Amino acid sequence: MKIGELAKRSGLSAHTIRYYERIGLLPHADRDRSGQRDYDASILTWIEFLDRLKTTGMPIREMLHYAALRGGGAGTEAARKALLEQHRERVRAHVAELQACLLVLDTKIAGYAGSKQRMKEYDASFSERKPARTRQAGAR
Amino acid sequence: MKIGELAKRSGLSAHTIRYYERIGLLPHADRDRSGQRDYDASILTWIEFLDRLKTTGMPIREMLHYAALRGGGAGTEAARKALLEQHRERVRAHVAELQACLLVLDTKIAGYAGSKQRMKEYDASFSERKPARTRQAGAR
DNA sequence: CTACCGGTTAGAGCGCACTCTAAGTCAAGA
DNA sequence: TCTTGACTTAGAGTGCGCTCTAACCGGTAG
Repeated sequence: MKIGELAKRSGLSAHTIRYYERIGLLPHADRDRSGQRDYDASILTWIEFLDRLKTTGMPIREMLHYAALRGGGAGTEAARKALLEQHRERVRAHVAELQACLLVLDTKIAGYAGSKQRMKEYDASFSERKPARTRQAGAR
Repeated sequence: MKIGELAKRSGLSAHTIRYYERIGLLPHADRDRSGQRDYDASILTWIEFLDRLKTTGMPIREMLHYAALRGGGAGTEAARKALLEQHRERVRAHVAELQACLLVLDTKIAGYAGSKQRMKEYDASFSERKPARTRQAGAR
């Protein structure tokens, strides 16, 4: 498979594939007799995994570290596992943070949705019902 | 409140606060008679909200758009709501993506845990010999 | 008065992750 | 043979979001 084909299949640009090879994120590709890169389909699995790491916010530096360990053979498996576990915790924390932000967004959006009605219904229902806590202040 | 104090309270640097003001993300601050910025505590609410947008991956361009709408008064509420709803969907999609990646990470990590186990078993089968590392050379 | 601290500005610089350019090589089809 | 198009390289450029520098100003403690 030549680089254009790999680009199509992987979703990376040929430029990016060469860049990744240059920095060590992808192994040096084999060349055909005219000097062009010739890829085995198995590279796609690795690129896919890199994509996952990228999606989850791992910086390239750290992917490089992982790639280096991977190139270092079976003796590096504990370190690779530790690296991924650390990353997993960061991702989990980030997901939790995003979910907290989603709640805030929901509240904010609900505030906008209610802003038309609020003058009439919300204030009215508020005074009819029990005088609850004074929440829902903002929503500019 | 002067800029240093606001920096401490908001978690932004004074440089960043000035930068945000320059690009329009923060309103032009009032000045005291010696020309220094003097903030009202209410700015913290806005900065906090900006932080949520940033955390959830909204680019500054879009925050600027929201800030501009906000400055445009009550007539812009529908647009602000639409913007936040669109953003919320993107964040939800991103969370889903991250969770899918977490599953992949879990699998990968479990794989390493399993290989460690296999190695233990393998070593055990050669327990008569000294557990020497029989790795091959090369690959770096 | 002097030192020092924290503020002011315009604008330069940085780190990241690409993204593209220029100039050239190579193989196949009209 | 000529043209087309995909490939090659080193290296320059881009967009984002800060981050810092240089040179200066003003208020306060010793």
